[in-house]
Amino acid sequence: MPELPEVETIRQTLKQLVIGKTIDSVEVMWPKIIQEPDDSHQFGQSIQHQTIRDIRRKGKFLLFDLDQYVLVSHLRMEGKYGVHPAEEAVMDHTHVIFHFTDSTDLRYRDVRKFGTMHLQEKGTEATKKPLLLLAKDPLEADFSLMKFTEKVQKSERNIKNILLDQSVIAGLGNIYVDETLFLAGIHPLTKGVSLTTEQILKIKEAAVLTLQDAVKQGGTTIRSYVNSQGQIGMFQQQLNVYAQNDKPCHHCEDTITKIKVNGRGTHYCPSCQPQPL
DNA sequence: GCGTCTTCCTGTAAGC
DNA sequence: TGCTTACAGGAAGACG
Repeated sequence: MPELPEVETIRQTLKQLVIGKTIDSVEVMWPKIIQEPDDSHQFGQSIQHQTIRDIRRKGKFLLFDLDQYVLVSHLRMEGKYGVHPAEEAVMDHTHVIFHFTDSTDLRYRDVRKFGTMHLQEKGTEATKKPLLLLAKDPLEADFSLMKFTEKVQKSERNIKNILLDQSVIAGLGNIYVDETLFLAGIHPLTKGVSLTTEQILKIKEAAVLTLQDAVKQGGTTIRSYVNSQGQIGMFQQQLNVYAQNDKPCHHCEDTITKIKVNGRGTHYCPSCQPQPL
């Protein structure tokens, strides 16, 4: 599932393929993907004749900078973009097709139909949902450790849940939260309020290391993630705990354990990440 | 205000 | 073999 490193990989590869291309028309096969404007017909009309100037990333969101608009796209679990010749057969689960004036298409596929798109006027995107409450991601230069520490320490929630909250820290999903907590040596059920400033610094540093490494490897491939050129990510070969349940820990040989935390599969090493008191 | 639960979806794997 | 069921999960909205 695309988290920050996967979205960043997609951004980099997609940029080479679509910058400077002008949208001739749009086909929306599953209107629920389009969250804004309400009417997908209006979405198509607004985006027509717009040229893609840049592609940015905020947390796990892809931002397509157009002339007058910004297309804010979230891939959720299985969303993917691909660039294809217009005459090529359309694959199953393709829900939105952007037809370019040069007879190529940008196609959005999403088996589970969880992905979202918001088309917003340029310059307003940071003041509206879904980006409004989004925190900085730990790779951003202006990520504030102080703000992050404050939010964690005032929360009664467990740290697994807190790190999945995009208004506290952006970019982490289920895979990288488990990996981050392993590196930091923190049990996923530890309450935010009980963590020391030093432990929170450790978590932030572990998140940076995990994410940087995963970006270098082109992301993690669990089941279905491929970047926009169809290559698979390599980071899954370096996973310490995620999907490693019942295997020995690389560090101590203890058995990686899987539990459910707030409905999410959660993996940890009982020795490296001791249970909170 | 805060925390938890439910909902949206469908392919895959397990169980019978 | 074929059917049913559980499971995977990001984020918004409902609810206590």
